[in-house]
Amino acid sequence: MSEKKSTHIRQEEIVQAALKVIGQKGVGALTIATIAEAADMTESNIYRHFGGKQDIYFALAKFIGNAVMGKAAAIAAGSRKPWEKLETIFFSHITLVLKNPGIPRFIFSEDIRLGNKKLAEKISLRLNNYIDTLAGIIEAGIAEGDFRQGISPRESAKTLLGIIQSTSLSWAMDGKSFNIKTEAEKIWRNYLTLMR
Amino acid sequence: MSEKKSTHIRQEEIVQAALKVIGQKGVGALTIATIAEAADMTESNIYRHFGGKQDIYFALAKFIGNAVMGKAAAIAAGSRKPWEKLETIFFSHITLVLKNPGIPRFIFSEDIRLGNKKLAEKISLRLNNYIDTLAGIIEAGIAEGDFRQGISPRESAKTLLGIIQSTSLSWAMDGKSFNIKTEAEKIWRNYLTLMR
DNA sequence: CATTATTGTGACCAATCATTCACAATAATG
DNA sequence: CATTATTGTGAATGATTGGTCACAATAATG
Repeated sequence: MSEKKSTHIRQEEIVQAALKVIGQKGVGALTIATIAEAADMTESNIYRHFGGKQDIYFALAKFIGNAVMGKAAAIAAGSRKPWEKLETIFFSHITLVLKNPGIPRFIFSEDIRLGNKKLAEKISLRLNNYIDTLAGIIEAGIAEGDFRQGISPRESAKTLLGIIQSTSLSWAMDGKSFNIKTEAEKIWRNYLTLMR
Repeated sequence: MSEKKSTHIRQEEIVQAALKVIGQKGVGALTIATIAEAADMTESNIYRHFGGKQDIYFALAKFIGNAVMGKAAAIAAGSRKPWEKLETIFFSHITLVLKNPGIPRFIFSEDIRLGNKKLAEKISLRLNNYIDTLAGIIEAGIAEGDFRQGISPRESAKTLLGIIQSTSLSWAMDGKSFNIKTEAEKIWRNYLTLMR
């Protein structure tokens, strides 16, 4: 029998194991069995710490949301120039995805987005938060002269998020075949050119 | 017993039924049973016309690829101004997605992209084709003065594709809750502003 | 019109999945 | 140390899924 740990600990382990499974084999491979294997525990023990698969989804969404938004909000609250903030957020997001390929896969997974309305709403809300944050920075950037006049902060923010998402998702879906960092650098440089 | 039709016809019906199922309930709901129901035939009859589910995936990819790329290539070959070509491609893509919400869901589905290497490569190739086409138009646009100097055609094309993809995918994943056309118009206008 | 090829169908099967449960081991409590 | 609460586990279960098969109905062919 395995060591006994508190549910608190076990829940974290399970969430991390789940994210690992998604990163390695995709959401489609996220079964109780594969999670159990990755977390080195029995399937039935997972039910000791989570009500069911849906609860694990919620915990995953919470973890990812905190990881992504927490960082972005911290950078946004800093005192650097707007364009530097944007750049830092951009690359920290890419780095996070690089370390956790499961993130984009999870966020854009149908199982999650279409299978559970409450969860879909939560993710949707988080994404809007993210856009708001980016738009705020861009607005400040226009005022300070980092970016040019006449552009829409909100649409420019959506464009940036679109770049981040399509880059991460393509990378995660293509089996991580290309170097996401170099790819990100090229597209960021061009975005910055477009913006000013 | 149902009317007898040639496999040729049946295959088309099955592909359309499958795309319909995905548009209504997602790739996760794409089972032989739901396809059979949507196509109004028995499950076993589907195996009469397709070797298996994977073959249906391939047929779907072919159909979608033709629908998306065919239109884009035709527009690109036309004689309008580059920025008009880009705009027409953009909105025709959005319109296509509006009519077939299954398209973005299918393209970014894990079941497809991670479950079948050959299929993933085919889709990847198509997407690169699409980027090439857009990049070609943008390059011409820079030469003709539609767009400004100093921007990268390829990265700008990726940015546009990113916009298209994230808009369509968000819309399809959010249960089609917002008006994709108005959303697309706003973001297109801003993209054009950024580009010139 | 008789024969053959093609298409349609219900019954069936093995695999996979999420979940439950009775029971065992360990930790916490008084 | 005795009792109780918590955590771990193997076996079992019902539902769903992709796929097969023998057989039936229809169309094509000579």
